[in-house]
Amino acid sequence: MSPALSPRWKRLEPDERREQILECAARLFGERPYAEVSTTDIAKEAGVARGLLNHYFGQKRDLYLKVVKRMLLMPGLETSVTMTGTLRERVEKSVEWYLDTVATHGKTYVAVTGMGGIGADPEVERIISEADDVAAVRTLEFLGLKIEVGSDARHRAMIRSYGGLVKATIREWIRGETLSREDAHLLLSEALIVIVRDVFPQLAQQPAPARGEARTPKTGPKR
Amino acid sequence: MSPALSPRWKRLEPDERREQILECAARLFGERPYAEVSTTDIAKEAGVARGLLNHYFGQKRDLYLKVVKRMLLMPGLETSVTMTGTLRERVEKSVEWYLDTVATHGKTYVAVTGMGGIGADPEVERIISEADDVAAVRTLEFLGLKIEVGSDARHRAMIRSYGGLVKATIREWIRGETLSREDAHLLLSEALIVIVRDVFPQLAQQPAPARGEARTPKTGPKR
DNA sequence: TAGCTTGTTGGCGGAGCGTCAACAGCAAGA
DNA sequence: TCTTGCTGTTGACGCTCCGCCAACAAGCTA
Repeated sequence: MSPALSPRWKRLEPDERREQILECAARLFGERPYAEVSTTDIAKEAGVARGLLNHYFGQKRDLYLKVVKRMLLMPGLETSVTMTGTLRERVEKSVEWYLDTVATHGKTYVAVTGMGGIGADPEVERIISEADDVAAVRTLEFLGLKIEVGSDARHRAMIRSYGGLVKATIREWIRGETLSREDAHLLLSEALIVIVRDVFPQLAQQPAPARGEARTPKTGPKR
Repeated sequence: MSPALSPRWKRLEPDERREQILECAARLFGERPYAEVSTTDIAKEAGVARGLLNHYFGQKRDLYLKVVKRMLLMPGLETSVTMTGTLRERVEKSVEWYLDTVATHGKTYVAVTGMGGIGADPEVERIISEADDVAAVRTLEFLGLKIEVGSDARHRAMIRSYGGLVKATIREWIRGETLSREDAHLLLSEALIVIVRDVFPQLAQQPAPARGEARTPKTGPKR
């Protein structure tokens, strides 16, 4: 009689459903702080039972991790672009690209990279830190710097620190609107130039001490 | 007989009790993320009933706010110190002072200023942002800069952005241990110098546009 | 010692989250 | 078309955490 009596819910492929939930979660996490987005909200937004979130992502924290990962997985710098020109030209091009990329992601980027996240969760920090590191390596590559491997770790740490400047500046630009894009571009370019040109050479001079103790390993490894 | 049968709990002055609870809370918030510190933990740490936290601080969030405020209320820069010498000397002295101050607070500072906090809570952000602003103004004063009021807001925004670099660098130093104190000092000094010396003059040249629209206000303010 | 002020306790009710057994969409076989 | 089975999906149960509040008791005062 009644032709099939439309089903109460639609059955999707796992990947489809996962993707759909991820999108809804990303949107909500971009609008409100982590703690103020309940799994009920996300489930409702996706038109799905709350338990399904756990089925696909485990804990709420894991779902948030996926959102962060996706947000930080930006299209890579076009390293194929001819990276010629002066240091300043390369730096400004790099900054230009980054500002463009961030502008498209908008508030969600700010929310995820800033304090808008979950809090000092070790896993979240690891993810973001890794992403920062990838960005750092990309930046170094993009600038065409050949660094000897010995001090590479410190250079990367420097660039990660620079990432802090980048994020703070972008926050001032996107949210606070206290800086214009030109201001941000100027600040970030000058800072990056001085780091690469002035700080790195000085770093290279130092004997790259391994920091802390762990010198004189004669007494045994266990301390 | 038994001399007074010691009471089950001691009655304190409100200020004392408040202070005691604040200390315990600060310690725990420094050790674990916000979400993983339950009010029960704090109450237990302070040897007090959980309900008392609400009595003195209202919500858990408000207690955290108090902790953040206390943490950011650092002893001011000794502006009385003779601020003579070259720009580089003043900058290096400023950075020196800041690194010293942070070193004493250690992990709690990192936890509070970094992503170790509550998340994108508007109130927390406002507090931290205000503290950043105070730090920015102090820094400008300390550097002995006389800025015309017109572009003052932008300069402060720049210094707040610089604060992002400071925090990230300190994180690399304190937690990651990927940078030595000398590395941090070098990076922060050079960056601050280039901002004050190269970025600010360029900023001052621009006509300080009020940003965004709100130009040609003839069509009406409501848009 | 009796009384009063108020710092403090402990339990109630609600909200959010993880788990899990049962349900149902839907495709393949008879 | 009916049946069967796989598995995507649901909904409720139990736990933990938090804000609230009436009752309790520490300790000063007369």
